Amino acid sequence: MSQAGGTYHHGDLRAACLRAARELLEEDGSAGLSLRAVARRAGVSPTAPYRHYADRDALVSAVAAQGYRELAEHLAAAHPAPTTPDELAAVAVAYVRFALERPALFRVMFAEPCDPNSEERVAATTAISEYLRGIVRGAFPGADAEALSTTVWALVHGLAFLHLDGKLDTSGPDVVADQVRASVQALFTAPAALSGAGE
Amino acid sequence: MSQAGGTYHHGDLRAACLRAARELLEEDGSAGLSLRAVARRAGVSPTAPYRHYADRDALVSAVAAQGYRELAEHLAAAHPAPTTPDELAAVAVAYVRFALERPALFRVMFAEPCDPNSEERVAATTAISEYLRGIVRGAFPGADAEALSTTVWALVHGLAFLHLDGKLDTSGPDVVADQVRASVQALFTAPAALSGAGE
DNA sequence: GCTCTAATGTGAACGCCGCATACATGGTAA
DNA sequence: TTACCATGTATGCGGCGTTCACATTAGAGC
Repeated sequence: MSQAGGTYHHGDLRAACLRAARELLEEDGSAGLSLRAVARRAGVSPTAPYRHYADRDALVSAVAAQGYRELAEHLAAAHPAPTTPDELAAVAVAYVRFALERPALFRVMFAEPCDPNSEERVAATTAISEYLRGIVRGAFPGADAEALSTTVWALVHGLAFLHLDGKLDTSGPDVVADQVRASVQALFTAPAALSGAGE
Repeated sequence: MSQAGGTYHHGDLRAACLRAARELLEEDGSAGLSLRAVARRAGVSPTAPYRHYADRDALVSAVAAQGYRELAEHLAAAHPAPTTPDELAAVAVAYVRFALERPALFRVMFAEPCDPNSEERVAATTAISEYLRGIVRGAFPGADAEALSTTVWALVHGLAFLHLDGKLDTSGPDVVADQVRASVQALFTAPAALSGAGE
């Protein structure tokens, strides 16, 4: 009665669409993410998904929101409560790895202005930024948490995107990780780099 | 004989397509950038652009390449050869402003992996990164220019994207500029922020 | 100046897409 | 049991990218 067999009412088409969308995204990139393809994969008629998603954007927003939640888990798994620059760097590496391992999903998450069509999506994003701010607040009590967390988010986000766009050396996971760590370290020890030796 | 009047051979359809594409991009966003719409605006048949661009991606790549060149000019205009953190911050502000003033173009520039389909496009990107590396090398001779320029590029690029995605306060140009300056300053004075007073 | 060719623009057609509208089905609550 | 309403279907519209056969004409070579 749920999703197996051949009943006429699908059971949980909403979830099935989301799953199909994720699969299509990984297989064909965001270009392949069409409502019709999703319907095909879910085994329903081309317009059935409209019963659960107002339009294509709504589906995409749902996918993005799910991506945000997974990103949050992924970061927390890297380190539950980082306090030192090293630990923060580990979270940064996790962020970039997430982007590189699910490039199409990551792009979808940050593709459009996210005008608050989807409350679900807005909630998921603010959750991420709150999480980051909390880390910074805990790690650096004296600093302006708002400003500093924005800075580190931007740095990491930029690294992720530049890697994704092939603007940086993405030859191997280790190379990328070293790169990310170096950049985060630079954020907290930059003046040394300016006057000290190159290497 | 060139582009006026009603001759049958357009004269310079290639350039006309590029111009039309730019206009459509600013008016309707990247979704409105279709080859057919470009052809319509240029006053030719729907398939005429195929004589000058292999497919839609080729046109988009051409638009992106033009965007890179304009970005380079825009940065150079902000400061020809920055050497101090303040001057570098001015260039950073210019970068983010460029993104916010031409959001659709900026997104197109960094939307896809840019697999070297378009030699023109690759050249334009490497020009930007070389330019940046040059600045860093000149401003901070002791540092590892490669790593530091990557870091600052990522920081600024991330700020641009987060602003573009509405993840940060974009209420006014001044607010944004202050934000960018603060982040760049943080890159070179971060340890102070850690131990010093919040404000 | 004339002709031939290759570059450039046209027209029709295919299959895909998003989306709207009218209709069918069937689980569920009265 | 029945009647309702959520869910899925069928059909159709216009737009898109792209291909292919065809028309036009600028310009090279004579």
